[in-house]
Amino acid sequence: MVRRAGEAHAIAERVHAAALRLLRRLRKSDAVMGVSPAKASALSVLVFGGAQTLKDLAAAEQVRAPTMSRLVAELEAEGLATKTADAGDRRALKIAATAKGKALLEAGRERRLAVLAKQVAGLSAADQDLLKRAAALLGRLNEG
Amino acid sequence: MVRRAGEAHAIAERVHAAALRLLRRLRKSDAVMGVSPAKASALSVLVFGGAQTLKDLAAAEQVRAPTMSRLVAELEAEGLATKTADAGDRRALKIAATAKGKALLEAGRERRLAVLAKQVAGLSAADQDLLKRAAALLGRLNEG
DNA sequence: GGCAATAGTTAGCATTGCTAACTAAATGTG
DNA sequence: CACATTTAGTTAGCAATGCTAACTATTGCC
Repeated sequence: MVRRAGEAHAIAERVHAAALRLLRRLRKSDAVMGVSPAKASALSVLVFGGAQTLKDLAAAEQVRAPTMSRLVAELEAEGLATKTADAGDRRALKIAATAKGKALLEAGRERRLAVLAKQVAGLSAADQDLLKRAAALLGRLNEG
Repeated sequence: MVRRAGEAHAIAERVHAAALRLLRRLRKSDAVMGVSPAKASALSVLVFGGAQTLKDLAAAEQVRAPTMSRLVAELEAEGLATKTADAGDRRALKIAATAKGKALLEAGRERRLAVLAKQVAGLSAADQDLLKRAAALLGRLNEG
C-alpha cells in the first residue's frame, strides 16, 4: 500500500512525541532510588550484562567515554561498582556491579517502572501485544 | 487473557528501553537547526498551538515556569519569539512565534525527524499502523 | 484598604552530555 | 630494538536543561 509521503512523517512525529512524554514522566520516579537516572541505567547494564570495560559500557549507553568515566567514578564512590585493571590489557578496566549495587538496582527497578507496568497490566491482551510488537519494531529501527 | 505479573513489567521495560534509545538517537540530529532541542520543541508548540502564556507553554512542555522563562528569553533574544504583555491581565505574557521562528521551524522540522520518517516510510503498511496505534496508545497512557 | 493567590523572573544548584588535551599501555613498522 | 601510531581511560572546562527558593508585580476577594 502506497501512502502520502507526509504519512510516514506524521507517524514519526507521533512516535517521537509519545516517547518524549513517556520518558519525561518516568524520569521523575527514577530518582526515588537515590541514584540518578544515568547512573541507574549504567548500573542496570552492569547487573544484567555483566562486568565490562568502560568503552563497552559507554557504547551500550550510547554515551562518550568521558561521560561514562565520570558516571563510573561516581558509582564507585557510592560503593555500587568497582573498577579493576584488566590482567591482559593494563589500559583497560573491568567494571563490575557490587553486591550493594545489585541489591539497590533490584529494589529500585520495580519502583522505577512501576507506574508504567501497572498501566500496561491494566490493558487488554491485544493492547499489550501491540506495545510489545511496537517496542520490538522500534528496537530494530534503533539498531539499523 | 490473564498473564503473569512479570509480563506487563517486561513489556514496560522494553517500551522504556526503546523510547530511551530512540530519543538519544534523534537528539543528535536535533541540533542541526541551530536551535537546541528544548527550544525547538517549545517553538513547535508556539507555531502549531498558537500564541499562549508562559504558564500554558510550560504545562504543554511538562516543565516548570522558571525553565520555560529562560527558554522563552533565549528564543526572544534569537528573534524567534516575542513576549507581549496581555492587555487584560498585566501579569500575563502572550508569547508568540515570529515569522523567523516559524520559518526556522518549518525548515528544521523535516530534518529533525527525517531519519525516523525515512525508516518509517520503508516499513510495511502493517508495521506503520502498528507504530501509529502504539503511539496513540502510549499517548493515552501518558495523559491518564 | 488589606491580603491571599497567580504570573513571571532571578539566583543558584545538580545532572548529564560534549570536545580538547592529556597519560599510559599496546601494537606495528622500519 | 626504537619509534610512531593506536587504543583505553582521565581531567578540565563548557553548554544545555531541569529543579527549588525567594523575589516582584498584579489581580481578585473580603
